[in-house]
Amino acid sequence: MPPSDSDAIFSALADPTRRAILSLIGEHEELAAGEIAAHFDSLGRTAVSSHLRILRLAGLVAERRDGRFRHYSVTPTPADAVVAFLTSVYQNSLEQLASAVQDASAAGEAPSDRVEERSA
Amino acid sequence: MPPSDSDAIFSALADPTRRAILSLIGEHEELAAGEIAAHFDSLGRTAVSSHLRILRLAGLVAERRDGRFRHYSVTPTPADAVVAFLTSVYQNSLEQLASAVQDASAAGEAPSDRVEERSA
DNA sequence: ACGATGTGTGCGCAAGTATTGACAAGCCGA
DNA sequence: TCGGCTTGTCAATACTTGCGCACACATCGT
Repeated sequence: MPPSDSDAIFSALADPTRRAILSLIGEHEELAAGEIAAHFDSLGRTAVSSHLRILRLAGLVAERRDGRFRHYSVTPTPADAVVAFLTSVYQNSLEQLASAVQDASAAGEAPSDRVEERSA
Repeated sequence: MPPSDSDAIFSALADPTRRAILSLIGEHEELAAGEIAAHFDSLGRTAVSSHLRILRLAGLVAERRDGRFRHYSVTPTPADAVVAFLTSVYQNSLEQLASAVQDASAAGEAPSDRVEERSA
């Protein structure tokens, strides 16, 4: 089992760029580091690489080496710590969380572009 | 209704102390700032107040003034942005997330990962 | 007035981020 | 095979941000 430490996960998710990277990878099966960096004009390869390292150490993404490429994908069972924390805090309103998840699931594929615009 | 900005929420959750404060408040209906500070021996009132301010600005806690006390409570509908992000990233494995939430809900308490509560 | 409760401010320190330059590893054409 | 090119990371450096503390201030109750 990967680390999946709550602290590492929440710290990794704290950065908007990393959340954007995670969403971007989630839209595809796999993505090479260069392809990810291509989506961020204002970011160099070095910065993206550093972010990917943090996401990998947090257990949020997996790395597959293929020649000189490194393909990254989202780890399938990642949010355990997040769910555990939310559970401990919002036990009373957990039904809302479950229904929200189901609604989102029923809605099909949410366009991941609008991750950040959840209330401006 | 309040801010509920994803960036503010994730930034607020990034700090272990703030997560501990949030869990602590979640265990009770309401808690005064002093009572919260009392649970963290290695933290001054100023630090706790600062954390509470961040949590409040993120829309994670609500403040009720009663005389010279300020009682804090967990905001009931907070995790919208968190859920939105998780759904956008883990759409493929949404069933796992939903089942994890339901399992945690059925368990009644947070079993898997102990939310850090010491003050180190 | 006095003490108690909380917060705002300024400072010092630590941690994180992006950049530049350089390096290791791998693919491909001549 | 060799040299050039691509991919990605490492190292060192400035810059920014965030945390905790000490002090002071505002507010409220007795």
